[in-house]
Amino acid sequence: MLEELALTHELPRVLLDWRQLSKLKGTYTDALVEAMDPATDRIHTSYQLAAASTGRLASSDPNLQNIPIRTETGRQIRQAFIPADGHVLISADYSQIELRLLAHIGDIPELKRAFAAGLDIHAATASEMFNVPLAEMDPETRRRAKAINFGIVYGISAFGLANQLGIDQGEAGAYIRTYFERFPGIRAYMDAMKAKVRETGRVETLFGRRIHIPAILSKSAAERAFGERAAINAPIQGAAADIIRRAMVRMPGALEAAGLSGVKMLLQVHDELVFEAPEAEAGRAIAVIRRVMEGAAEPAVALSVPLVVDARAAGNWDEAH
DNA sequence: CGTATCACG
DNA sequence: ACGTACGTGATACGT
Repeated sequence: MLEELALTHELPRVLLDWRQLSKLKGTYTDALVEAMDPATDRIHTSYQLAAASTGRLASSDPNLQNIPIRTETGRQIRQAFIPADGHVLISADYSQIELRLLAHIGDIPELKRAFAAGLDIHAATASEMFNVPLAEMDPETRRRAKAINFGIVYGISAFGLANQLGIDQGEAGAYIRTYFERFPGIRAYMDAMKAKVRETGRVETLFGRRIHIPAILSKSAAERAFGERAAINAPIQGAAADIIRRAMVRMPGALEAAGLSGVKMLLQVHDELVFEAPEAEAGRAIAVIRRVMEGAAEPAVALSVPLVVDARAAGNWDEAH
């Protein structure tokens, strides 16, 4: 609402800017300084291993899984996360892990081919949907495809997509129909998860971990629809959570075996691991980290798409990420 | 204590 | 007909 008014009046923008700064100061700048442990001069979070229904970790007191990154002002807070003297921070994150898992789980040939070829997945989706050659892809068309890809993973609705893209529900519905025409396997996957959750009250990940969805039993149609969308999302989000957990379990041993005893695993942010390493060990650490993360599904599951990890070392978290 | 808002993946 | 994008946690504020 204020965003809309800000286009034509001065005051709403001032208020929105104030809100953003006030939020960042209260939630991060002030609170994180308070959270510093005087004994270690560091901030120590708590991870809940069984809090999120999908199998993700949750971080609290303080939450270090929602440190700002999307705005320049916010990134200044991330820049304050620095390593010890003589060390670097290494951030290693899975590239598009949820869409890769969707391609595998749903057995979607078009998506699997795109990942095998190392394509920009949102551009490839846009090309397939809107009949635009990859070489001529424009940012706006790619942006729409990206929103659709997110929507698919969330258990898409015309309302949600319309809201996200600022278009009307009719147009959003047309996008969704086109998407299902081009990627028929996705609809089959969604229908299968809906049937599974209706019959059993739960779905499961590739690794066999179960996700119970009691909302599917509600007498409210809206709540049941909510349960269906959760059932579509949970095997994807949950498999990604399983994979990074497997990587984390193996990581200390792998680092030790490589003679990298000075490297510490510090944080997990859903598809990212953050490490602190002696400067001289950073290169070798990145190689080990990438190998463990990219191979973390094995041997339990042989994925039909490659997992790709981007990793970088730097003097603060913002530059490493 | 619940709600609105907003930070992240 | 319904009312919604999936998963979290922290803060401000009203009760």
